[in-house]
Amino acid sequence: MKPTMEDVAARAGVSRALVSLVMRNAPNVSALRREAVLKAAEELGYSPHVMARSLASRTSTVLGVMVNDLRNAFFADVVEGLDAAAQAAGFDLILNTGGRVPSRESTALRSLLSFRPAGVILLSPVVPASAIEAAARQCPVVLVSRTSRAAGVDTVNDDGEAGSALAVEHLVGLGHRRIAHLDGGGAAGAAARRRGFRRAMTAQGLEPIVVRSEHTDTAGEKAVLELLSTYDRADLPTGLVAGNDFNAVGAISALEDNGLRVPGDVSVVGYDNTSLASLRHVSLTTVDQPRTEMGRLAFEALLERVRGERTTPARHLLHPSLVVRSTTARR
Amino acid sequence: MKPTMEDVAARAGVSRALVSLVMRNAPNVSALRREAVLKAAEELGYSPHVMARSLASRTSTVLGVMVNDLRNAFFADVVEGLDAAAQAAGFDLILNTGGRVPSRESTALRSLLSFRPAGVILLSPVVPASAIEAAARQCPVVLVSRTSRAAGVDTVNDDGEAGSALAVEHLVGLGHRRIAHLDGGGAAGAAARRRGFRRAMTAQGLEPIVVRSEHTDTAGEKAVLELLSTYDRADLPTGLVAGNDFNAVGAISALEDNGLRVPGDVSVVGYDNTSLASLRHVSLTTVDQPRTEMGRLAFEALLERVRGERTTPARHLLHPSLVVRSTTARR
DNA sequence: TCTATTGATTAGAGCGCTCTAAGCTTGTAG
DNA sequence: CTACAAGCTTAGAGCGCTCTAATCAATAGA
Repeated sequence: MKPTMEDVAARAGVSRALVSLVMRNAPNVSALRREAVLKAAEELGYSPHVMARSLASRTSTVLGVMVNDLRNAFFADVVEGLDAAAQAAGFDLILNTGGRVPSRESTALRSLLSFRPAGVILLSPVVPASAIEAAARQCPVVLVSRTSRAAGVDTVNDDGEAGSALAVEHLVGLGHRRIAHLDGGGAAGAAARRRGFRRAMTAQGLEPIVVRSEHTDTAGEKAVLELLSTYDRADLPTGLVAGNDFNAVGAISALEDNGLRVPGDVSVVGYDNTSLASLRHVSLTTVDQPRTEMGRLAFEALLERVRGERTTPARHLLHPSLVVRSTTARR
Repeated sequence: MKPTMEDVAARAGVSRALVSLVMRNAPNVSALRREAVLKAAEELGYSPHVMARSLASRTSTVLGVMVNDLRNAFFADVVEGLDAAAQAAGFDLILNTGGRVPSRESTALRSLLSFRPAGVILLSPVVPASAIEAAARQCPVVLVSRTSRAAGVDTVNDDGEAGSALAVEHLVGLGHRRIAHLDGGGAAGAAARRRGFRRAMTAQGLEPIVVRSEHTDTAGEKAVLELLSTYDRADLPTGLVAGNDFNAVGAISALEDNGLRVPGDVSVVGYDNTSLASLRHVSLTTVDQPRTEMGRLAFEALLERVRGERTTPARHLLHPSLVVRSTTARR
């Protein structure tokens, strides 16, 4: 059906090996032959068969990517960054999801490995560490938004502690003293954000208030209601550091429902800088993770391993930044 | 490095061919040998090499997917649907983006084709029709959110006309008579939505008002400002059918900034039912496209072609549905 | 003139698998 | 005891490519 290298060779009047050389644009091919081959390939609409190439060369240009949840804008952004970097370097992505179910993720991971990829990148996987280490025995593995102690595994994470600290410092700088954190429970990264909040508050000589919550808008509302029932209006925290943007939006809506103005009475900081936060209607002050950059870094880490430039584990901790919008104000 | 079929065969004391049969779980293999092979494979951690298999069998279990923009939740949802269906049928996705730039999309498409995939699915591609038809000569092609007349190409689209009509009918049913559409300009699907709006209004004996806009929140704000400067307060449309959810949110915030209550004074309907719309803070009445279903259907269409069950083009037009929330009210 | 030397080209084995056709066992019937 | 089918198993070619080693042509040096 599709023309093969042999067809191109026949048409150009050269050997298959020469066509191979031209296709990989190797040196030591005369301009004359090169032109002839290129012309024949063009006329036949030939393009090399990646899989055959991979098999013969015993190398792979395929990168396995397992995504925790594509619907989550965070991962979509990371994949975009990954794709851009991979394409630029001539790699292709094969992509999977495991629906956040360990058993399905294991299957997905196995499926990726059956391509004998150059490497595998896992975005916030929920498979057990042992499965990750097993994968790392087959090819380089990079984890995004998940930590690992394994030597064969690189990691790329956002410094959640620093992010929370950024939020706290911003609020303190605006004169706030009573600040509460609506934490993300067991969600990925929530522990670091909580820890960062506690440390930053203590460092400022303030009492950290932590309300257990989740990374959803309804949980944000509930958390605010809880605060309202716990504190007198006069003692209510004037600053809120939400676990993520969704949580923040829920919190804001509960505050407004209860007659409190944002940022007039209470300032709110989100986390993640999702597209939601930038809507003028919302205009949320939030902590931004360099998501696309995280994807790029994950690819770079893999590439270094593939090229054998590094064998020690890389532990990237990216520094988040604060995006100040309209939900925070001076006390 | 990784064990091959030969290794398994040696360990199980059988031939490579028998291992192959077991791996494809073919019939006519004695239980005795099957067990032995499975045991050996297990012990060695063997799993078949997909690429080698593909090469030898001259069939592919790879599906090429080119995404217009992964950051767009719409496509992310479609990909999720696609992935679920593909995984269930034993196919793998290789995924690409072309950054909405025709030349880069062409490169991306070529890259997908170099895998000799079983088929290719393009999500709202911007490449010229000729490129799509050329691809269709190599393998089945399914287009999502883009139409085509080519016989070798299947399409899966949301019925934008019907969606707009749904919105209009909802508003009319609530007693609205002056209704405006904030259209999406040249965006994918915008033309159908505009057309549907016009037809539905005319069918109701009403005058369609169309304001040129875009699929962003800032454009939604601008469109509302334009309406406000065009009409007296008394004549202002009481119903707005936005081009999409972002546009609707922008419109709402401009309305509120100008002292108009939603839905008290003006009712607003969005389009797409993004995660944004379901936030309690926003709670937008909107038109829902069955996105995951679109992904599944795209896969089904491909599968039918691959299996040779169908050679005529499939033209799926999915019926959207209205999700009524809090931004629309009786007049 | 003959041999090195260099650069361009090609033959051919092999990557890990599938698949066809052939081979080997049995069991049963003639 | 031979014949034959049916059920299992295997040899071996080949998928489209890469890569090493060998070949060949042309030029340079002695």
